[in-house]
Amino acid sequence: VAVLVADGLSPFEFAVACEVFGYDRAEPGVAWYRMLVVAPAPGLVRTDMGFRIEAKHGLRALSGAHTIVVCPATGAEAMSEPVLAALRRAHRRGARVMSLCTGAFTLAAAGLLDGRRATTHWAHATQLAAQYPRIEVDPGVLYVDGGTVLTSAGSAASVDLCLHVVRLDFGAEVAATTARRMVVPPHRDGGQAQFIDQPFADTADMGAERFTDSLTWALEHLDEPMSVEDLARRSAMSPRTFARRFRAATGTTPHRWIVRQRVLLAQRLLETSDTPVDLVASRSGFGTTTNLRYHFQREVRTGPSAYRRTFQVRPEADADGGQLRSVPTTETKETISPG
DNA sequence: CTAAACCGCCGCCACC
DNA sequence: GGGGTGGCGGCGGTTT
Repeated sequence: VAVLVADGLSPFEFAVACEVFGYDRAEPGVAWYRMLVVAPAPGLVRTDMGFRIEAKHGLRALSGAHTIVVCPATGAEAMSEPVLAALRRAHRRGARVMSLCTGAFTLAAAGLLDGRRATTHWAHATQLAAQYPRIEVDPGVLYVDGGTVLTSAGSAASVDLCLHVVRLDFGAEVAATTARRMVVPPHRDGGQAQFIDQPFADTADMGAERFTDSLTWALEHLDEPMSVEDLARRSAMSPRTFARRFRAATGTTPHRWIVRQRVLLAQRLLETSDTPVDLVASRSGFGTTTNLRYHFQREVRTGPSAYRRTFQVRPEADADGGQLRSVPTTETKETISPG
C-alpha cells in the first residue's frame, strides 16, 4: 500500500491510513499489508498543522503498489503533472486507487473519476461537481467503491473506507477485528447525509435512543422474518414515523439496514463455519439461496461460495504456517456493473 | 433468467 | 402558526 502525501498534508486522514494499513495486525501466519509513505519528492513534507513528516519514497514507488491511498493535501505539488501521470499509469496497470476526503480532487485532476460515481467531503462536493462535470458526485455517502477507484467522504469517513478495503481483502471477520482494535464500530451504515443537516446533536439524535432497543433485538433475531412494521411496533412508533426518524438518525432506510446486517452475518458464517450455503441463507434470514445470492452479490460483489473460498479461516488446519494468505488481487473484484 | 406479486419508501396532506 | 405525526397511494425495488 503506497500512501501518497504532499505539502499541506492533512494529518488526520494520513494517520487513519497508517493506523489501518501500517500496523501489522495480522494473525501469525497471515500476510498483512506493507505500507510505504510516498511523496512527489522524498524528504520532509509539511502538514497543514505546521509540523513535518518524512516520506522516504518518491513517485517511483507507486509503480510497485497494489493499492494507492491519496491523502488530502493543499500544496500545489499534490496536483502536479508528475503525480497525476504516476496515478494514471498505476491505475492503467491495474492498481487500486483510493482517495480520502479531498484527495478526490487529485484523482479527479488525473481524470480517474470521469464517468464514475465518487464522493468527497460534503463541504467540497459542489465544487468537485462544478469543476469536473463528468463526475457523478454523491455527497450523501460515506464512501464509493468503484472497484478499482474508491473515494471517501470527509475526515472520519476515511476510517470507513479503509476498513471497507480490509473487508474486501481479508474478509468481514478480520475487518471487524481491526475495527475493534481501533475502538470504532465495525460498520457504520448510512451516509454523511446525517452530518449535513444536523452538524450538532439535536432532537433527531435523541430519537436515536429509541431505536437502540429494537435494533439490538433485530441483530439478535436476524434469522427470523421481520418486517419494518415489526420494528416500528417494537420502537413504539407508527411505521411512518419510524421510517422517518430512522432515516434522519442513521442515513439509511430500515429495510436497507436489515439487509446489510444480514449480509454481514452471512459473511461471518461463510468465513468461520462450514455451514452449507442454503443453511447460511436461512440462518442469516434470507430464506432462500436465490435471495441470499442476490443481496450478497450486490453488497460484496461476489457470490457466497466464491467468498468462502477466498476468506474462510481454516482454524487448526495448516500448522505449517508457511502458506501466507495473500492479498487477493483484481481477480476477486469485478469491475462495477453499470446497473 | 424472466415475470409477476409483493412490500417498503417517500411525497403529499390533513391533523394534532 | 410552527413543528411533528400518521395515513394514503404511487413508484420502484425485493421476493417468489
